[in-house]
Amino acid sequence: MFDLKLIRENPDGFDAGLARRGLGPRAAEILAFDEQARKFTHSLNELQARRNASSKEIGQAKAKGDEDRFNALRAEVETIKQEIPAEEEGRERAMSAVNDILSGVPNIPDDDVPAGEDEDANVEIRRWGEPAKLDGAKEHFDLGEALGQMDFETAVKMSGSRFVLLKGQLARLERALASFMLDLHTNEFGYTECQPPLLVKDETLYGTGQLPKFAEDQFVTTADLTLIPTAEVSLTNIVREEILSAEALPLRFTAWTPCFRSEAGSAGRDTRGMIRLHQFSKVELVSITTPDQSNAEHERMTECAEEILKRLELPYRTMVLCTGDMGFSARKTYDIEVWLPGQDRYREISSCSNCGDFQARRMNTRFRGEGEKHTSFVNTLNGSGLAVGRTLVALLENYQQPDGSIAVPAVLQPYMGGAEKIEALT
RNA sequence: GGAGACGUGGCCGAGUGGUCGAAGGCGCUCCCCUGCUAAGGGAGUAUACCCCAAAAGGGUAUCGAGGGUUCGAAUCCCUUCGUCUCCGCCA
Repeated sequence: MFDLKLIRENPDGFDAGLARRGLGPRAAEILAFDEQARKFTHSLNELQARRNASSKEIGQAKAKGDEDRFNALRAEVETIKQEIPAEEEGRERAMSAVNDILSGVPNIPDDDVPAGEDEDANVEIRRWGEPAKLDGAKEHFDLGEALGQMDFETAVKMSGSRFVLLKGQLARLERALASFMLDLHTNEFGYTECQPPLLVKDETLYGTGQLPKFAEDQFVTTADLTLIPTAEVSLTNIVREEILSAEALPLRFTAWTPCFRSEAGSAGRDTRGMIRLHQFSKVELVSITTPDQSNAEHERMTECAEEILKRLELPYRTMVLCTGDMGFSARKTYDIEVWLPGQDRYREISSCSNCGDFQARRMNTRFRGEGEKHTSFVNTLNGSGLAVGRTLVALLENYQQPDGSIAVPAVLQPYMGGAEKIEALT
């Protein structure tokens, strides 16, 4: 969502920003409706002022027992009242026209975001670890199925495609990874652990930008509540409609939750294995900051996510997404891609975005500096720290042994009951 | 799920049709007084939008939300959301 004042002041700048997203200009159209709305608001305010003034006089006239004056004023108010609905409707129409356009417009990219159409234009900014070139490296689903602990068939039986049933040590590995991640983020990086609702209202999804544009990507229940596609939704909306004090910022929240995505439009992509599921678990990071802190917080958050991979000794590279590959609400996004020997390529395992005040405007989340009279919108950031399912995939592929077992990285062993490797069920 | 009560400013709380954006208290800010401390006095203290070059000033809306009645609604009616109490059920 955008500041209408800024669009008024600099319509060309707004359109230029849209152009970087590959979108056509909208400023002229928006401002035309905006001007209409303002005109209606103005005349409506004047009518209401006259009505209010006369109504007050009516009270006084009645108190004095001045019947003629009383009746004259009543007639006057009556005519004013007849004019009001038309103004209200006009304003409503114009305002919702502005809103309809604005709520479907994505965030404007930061100046330093590289231009480009798709993921091929993303720019690598750093790389950590040595990508393993294993002879005969297997993909995670072959490894998991051979271990007898990653069961797609049974999942299909009960839920259909894009689900998985983990069992035994792989089920535990999922839990171990999540615990490890949460411990790091809470103990070392100052995030507050949360257990948020997984079902949310439409307004909540609107706040973070999933609605109105991406309704098809969500699983909606019969109770009109929607399963969260990411804990970003719940964690960011913690501050919805709040006015925070600047001293309280930054706020940092983390949560391990299941995420539900319909994956509409990705038919045929990553159909095998655990890469793209309707349900997966993720440890999410969310920060609420002042505008001047948000860029630094973005770097920090990305490093928090990277630190997980370092400690698990999984090679990765960090990319800046180009203008064409960024999500709807993001102003700038870093993707962290982990090395998968089985696929012989890097795959996204985390996405860290600075949304600026885009979501804050939708949520109406503001802060007030000390001694300040006026409020400003906060900035919001979110990142995966990390996608747990994909981390499990990376672990299997990078730690696979010739005998089909999986070595357990040292930092994870305490979370695995001391196990040093994962072996087939006997 | 059944019965009842309630939702007012940062907090508490008054207000049952007009002069109420809202008494009073607490908290907070500023000033004054007081030889520390304690106490006391005064002023200020919601959000958004609009008018105004700006300030001053003014206007509109908001008393959970939405709608209605009325010349006029925090106050009456309807719907809805939420909270509390009792009962039932339940992890």
